[in-house]
Amino acid sequence: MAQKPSIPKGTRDFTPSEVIKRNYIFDVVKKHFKTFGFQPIETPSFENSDTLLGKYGEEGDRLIFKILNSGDFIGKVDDVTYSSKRSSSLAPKISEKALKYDLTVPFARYVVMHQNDIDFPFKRYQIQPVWRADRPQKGRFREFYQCDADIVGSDSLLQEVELIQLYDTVFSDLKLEGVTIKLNNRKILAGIAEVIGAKRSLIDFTVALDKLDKIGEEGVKKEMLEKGISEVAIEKAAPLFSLSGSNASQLELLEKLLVDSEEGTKGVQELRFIIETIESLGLQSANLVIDVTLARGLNYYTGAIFEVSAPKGVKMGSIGGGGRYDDLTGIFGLKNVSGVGISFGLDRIYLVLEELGLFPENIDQSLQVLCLNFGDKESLAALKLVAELRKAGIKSDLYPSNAKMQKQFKYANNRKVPYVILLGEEELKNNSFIVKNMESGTQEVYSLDSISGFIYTL
RNA sequence: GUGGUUGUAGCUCAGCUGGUUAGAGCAUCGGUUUGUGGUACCGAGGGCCGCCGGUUCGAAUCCGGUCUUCCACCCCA
Repeated sequence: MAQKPSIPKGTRDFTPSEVIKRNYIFDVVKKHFKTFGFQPIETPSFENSDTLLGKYGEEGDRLIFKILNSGDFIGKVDDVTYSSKRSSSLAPKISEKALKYDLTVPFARYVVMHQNDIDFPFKRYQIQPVWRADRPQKGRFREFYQCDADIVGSDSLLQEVELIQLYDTVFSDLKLEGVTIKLNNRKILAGIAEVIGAKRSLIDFTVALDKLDKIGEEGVKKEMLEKGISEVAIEKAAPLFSLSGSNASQLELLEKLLVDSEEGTKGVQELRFIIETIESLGLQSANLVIDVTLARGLNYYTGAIFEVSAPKGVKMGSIGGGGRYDDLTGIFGLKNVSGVGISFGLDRIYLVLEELGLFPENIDQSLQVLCLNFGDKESLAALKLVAELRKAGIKSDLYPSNAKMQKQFKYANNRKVPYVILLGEEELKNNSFIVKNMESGTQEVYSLDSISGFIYTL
């Protein structure tokens, strides 16, 4: 017996219906990327390892899929390295390429390499798969698509404002109403760390703070203590744990808390500008809230941080995220180019839309009309009819063989075809055809000379 | 990377403390019905019981390993 086939962990096949639904999301996202003035680019699936390694922290490096060199990759390794059995020193010698881990770092490389051809500010969008050697979970895969929109070469806060509007526009158009766009600012986090005297532990502090809604106040305090943050510092930060109320009152509180930190004050000012501008412009269906515990992607964000969570009641991690990075291209040698961007998590948005039943009705209808096959003479006439329908843009087909009525009807049923055409001996004689509405079961007779009469009813 | 969980027909799952030819529903195919589907009735095909090894007279069932699934952590879309 043949070997049972399988696909790698964390990957998926997509059925016709799934592809159609995914394309629906892609199309909506892309449509608004375009109307907001973004231009598309694409980058290779794999990059030189140097481009990716070291850009996502130790944790990220571990999750990068490495590609084995071609040829006799092991023969070229010196004996010392080979017998050391240390993956960290062996890996760079046998693997020089890696699958891309996100779209942002390759984009930074792109900007640096094409800097002379780009008109700044450059607004680009990119929709491509990325790969992570993560343990799969719900909404977490080893191959998944990212849909990114970034602006480089402008430090205007209006870009942040626009990106929030873009989020709102896309999710509103997808009928996914009530998403929450969480907003924070890296400068505020840095300011807080500074004010409470934990500047050195900024990352540990924010990582712990990020878990507030998950492990609670006590859990956060415990983790901070474990990371060597003093009790005094934690007590000073305590007001953050219960920060609530309107955006305006939170801003006020943060302002007071950070009055002694230049950086923190700047962060609050930025946050205030974004919030107030959005409030005066209004959003269609999303909620914009301040969340000082938000600390994602800390590796390169320097200003605003965004994260989008699904409407209440849907159990799903974030469905989008982004932020401002003042010096992303710096790692590739191009200084002083500020970037800000957002990302849509397609696979998770799909799961949320599916769970809430928000895909348009009949989205996966792949055939509108099926002509039944009654034999050679009849199918010739039917093919002419089908050709006319196709010319009119109607998804139509002729059943390929003169199978039993029952079988042909069953096929139409399974394909969810709304109209079936019967063009048999009888009809051919009368120069007519019968249209059966598969939902109601009713039938109507049309003349082959005026097919448009039928097309008009579709 | 750590801890747990899952795997039986194409799909969803039964299979009691190890004991004959491993079952059901749905799906598929054929028939009742050679010009009428989605509802009915009859019948058929389809299983290395995830994989490898061990215990036993005997393993889908117990043990070990491995892969896979899902979950929590880490991290993250």
